[in-house]
Amino acid sequence: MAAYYATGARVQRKPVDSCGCYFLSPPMLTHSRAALVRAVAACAGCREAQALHSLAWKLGLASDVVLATALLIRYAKRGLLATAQRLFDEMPRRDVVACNAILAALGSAGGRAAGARALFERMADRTPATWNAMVTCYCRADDLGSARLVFEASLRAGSSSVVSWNAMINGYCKAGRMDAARDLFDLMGRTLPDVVTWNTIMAGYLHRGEPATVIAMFHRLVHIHQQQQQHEEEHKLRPTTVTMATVVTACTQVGDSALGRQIHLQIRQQGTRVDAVLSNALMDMYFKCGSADCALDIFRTMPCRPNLFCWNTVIAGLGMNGRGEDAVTAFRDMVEGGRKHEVKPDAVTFVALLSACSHSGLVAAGRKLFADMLPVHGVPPQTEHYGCVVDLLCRAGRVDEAARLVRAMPGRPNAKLLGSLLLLDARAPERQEDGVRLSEWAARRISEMDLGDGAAYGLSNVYASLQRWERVEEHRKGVRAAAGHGKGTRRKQPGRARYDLASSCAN
DNA sequence: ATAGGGTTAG
Repeated sequence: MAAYYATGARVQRKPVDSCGCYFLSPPMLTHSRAALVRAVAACAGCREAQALHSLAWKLGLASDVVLATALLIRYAKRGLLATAQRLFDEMPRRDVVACNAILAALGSAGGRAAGARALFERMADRTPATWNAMVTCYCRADDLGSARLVFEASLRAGSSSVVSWNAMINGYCKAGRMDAARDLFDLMGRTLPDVVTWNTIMAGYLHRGEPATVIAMFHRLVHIHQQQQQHEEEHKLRPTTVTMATVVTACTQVGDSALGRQIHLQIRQQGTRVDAVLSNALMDMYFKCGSADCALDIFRTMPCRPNLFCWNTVIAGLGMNGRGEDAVTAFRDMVEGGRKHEVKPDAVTFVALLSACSHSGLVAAGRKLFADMLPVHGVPPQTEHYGCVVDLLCRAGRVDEAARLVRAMPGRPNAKLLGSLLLLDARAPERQEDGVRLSEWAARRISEMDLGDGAAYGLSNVYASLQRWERVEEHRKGVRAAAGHGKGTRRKQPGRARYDLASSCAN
């Protein structure tokens, strides 16, 4: 295990007592402790952390606060909150940093706010990190009222920093309360916000579906930074990798590929560090504006190894550019990937891959990949995967096979899947006999469903295409009823069905 | 050794 070698401790020497503990001279022990802390902070998986943990025991360093805190953070980051908590409970003495670390762990575990608050109250000396961890804890627990109270108390206690403001603003952004986030941002004035504040609020607008606001703020940020350079002030508003990833994504969403390319140029000119996330945002931008080769250039010259997101973007991007064979090849590269470099696919990978097969008519390949999902790749097929395969089979005219698949699938097919089955089936004129029967079957399943969501709009269009007017009326009534009881959240607008049967059957 | 920001499908 590589992490062992990183410690520099010669632990291969003979154990000196019956417990299997090793004896090291004091200078050697100091050296080993520092090396262990570094190794723990750098290690990737929890297997490594466990190995280093037992090594710490054997070296008699188990009660070392700094080492235990480093391990606690590793476990928490791997989602092993119980292990982290046990480590904390078993510490012979705890300092502020250890307490702050467990507070942060409780927060990232999804708002264990009550436990965090109890510890927070018991803490005699609190640092800004203590207050901020508590604010974040409440934000993650969706208790913004309590978060705000703690935030304001930290201001009064004189134990706040720009990080406190950023944590609170981020809480509002994640809750979609951009008005409250913007109020706080404006309260900060001209000098307090740093680049993270800007990144946070820009990401908030992006998340709320306001990419144009993100782009406007980016221009303002660049302008302020240029002014700072002219006046030789401190450059704390220099756009970062994160800024660039956010604004590139905004360009993709508004479809402004000219600005996207210009920002790509700025990134290269200014020497912005390019990591996996920024590469991914750029690739996605190029794929979506039809420049698949530019996207692949970025992929090939990435300064780091592609992660799951990057592979998914490449597979989806090749698919949407009509390059299904290349998408399948990319998938092979992903899962084979050379020793230790493979990336495990997830559910998103297979939606991208199967739709790529569907768009390029790769029936045999798609069917095989679908069949391999669980047994070979360990990804259980979900309704959307069945939808992709139904699409694939229907387009290739294999309607019977599609019908068998839907009938055999676990769980209930959703309206979207049934709709595409119904539509694509009825579309194949040479299969009129089977087609009518299958359409009837799908229509019956649909009529049994609760159509309280946007699916009803699409389906009423499908029915209209099929000229089954009585069913159109039935479903439009259903849509009106659903609209009346809606909670006023995002609702899909009625639009055209994806496949217009009426026009394709006109002659 | 601790607190704040970014990416993928349909």
